[in-house]
Amino acid sequence: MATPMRDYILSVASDLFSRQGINATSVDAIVAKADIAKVTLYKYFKSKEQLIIEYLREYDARLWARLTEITAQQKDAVSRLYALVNGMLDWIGDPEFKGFAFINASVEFPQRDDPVHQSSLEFARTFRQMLTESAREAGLKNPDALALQLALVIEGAAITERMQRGTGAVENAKALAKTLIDAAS
Amino acid sequence: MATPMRDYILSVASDLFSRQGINATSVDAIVAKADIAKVTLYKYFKSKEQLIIEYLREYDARLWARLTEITAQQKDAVSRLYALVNGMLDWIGDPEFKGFAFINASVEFPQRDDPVHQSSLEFARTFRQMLTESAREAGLKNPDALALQLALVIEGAAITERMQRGTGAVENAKALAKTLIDAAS
DNA sequence: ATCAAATCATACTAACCAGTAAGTTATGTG
DNA sequence: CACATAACTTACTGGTTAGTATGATTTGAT
Repeated sequence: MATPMRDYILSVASDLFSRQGINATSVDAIVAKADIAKVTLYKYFKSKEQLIIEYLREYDARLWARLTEITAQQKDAVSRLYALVNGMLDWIGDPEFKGFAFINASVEFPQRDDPVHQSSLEFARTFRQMLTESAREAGLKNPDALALQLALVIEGAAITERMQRGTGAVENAKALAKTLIDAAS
Repeated sequence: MATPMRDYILSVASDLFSRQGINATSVDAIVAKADIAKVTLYKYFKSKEQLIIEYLREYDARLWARLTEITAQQKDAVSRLYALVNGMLDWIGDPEFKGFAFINASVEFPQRDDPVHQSSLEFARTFRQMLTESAREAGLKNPDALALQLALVIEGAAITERMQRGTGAVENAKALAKTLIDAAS
């Protein structure tokens, strides 16, 4: 059930999680920043773990919405793939970009049997499927391999750009992606 | 000062840090696994933070040693660059690979002013410099851009492979790297 | 055998953490 | 007005954490 209060709590938590890291953000810190009672948080989320998973889910939904909006403006399938990749990379280049939530979460929760880790894996998979499908629709050669390589480049750009701002990771990733897509045409 | 005890403690800590994550590994857990007294750990490392930084330093040293060994066997500069990249990717493909320590650390400690974050940044930089230098020695075009793109591919492969084992990230990264190097010849 | 350094075990601190209990206040609907 | 709902405050539990204190035991060199 989405209520204003629930959305508000989630937005505050998301902000702290992405800026300070998940493990470094205590429930008390979220409650203090949101200026609410702790009981209220636990009314909407049964545990911190659940809150983290909802954070990942919301992040995924936003990403999805953003990308469908971008691609919807394009006429042909190849342009859509280009828009997808470049839109992603533009986002990474934004100074406010704090890394992909699901990648960060999988690093902070590296144990395979951890529910948070499993959620992050799930979102990483849908991300790749989105690329695969787009490559297939564009009628390119080896859509699976192409999508994997594009995912690799995008994730690499996300890491590199976040660690060392303004060293050209995004521009180089764009050039790289263009080479890959052109070669598969 | 490197003593056997210090090395031993560091090796136990490194193992736990890389397998469970840094924040998820308590000093008590290290002490228990190593079967030593807590005081002994604090004799050699003045804080957990210092231990983490030494862990990153040792990881970097091992990586460096490994790569110089690999490249030393090659005769010409281009082969050395190939060996460097492929050696890195083979390592990533190893089932025991747990991600690059400095990338993981920068995610677990995302605050720019954190000493651990700064250390991880430093090691990421030397990694890239190693690639740049190798590309330059090989006499390739745009060594800086090439090194950045290679770093991007390698880091992307590390993330992708660690999250989804056996989906071909390493093989695709190798093919991608070869394309890049060939194009710069 | 003695002495010193290294390591040990146990116990403590002060802070933090996730989550719960209990009773209070505000708000809007019948 | 009465009632219900939602949020509040304060305080607590039980567990964990990094780091320290204290004194005992081992070890190796002279």
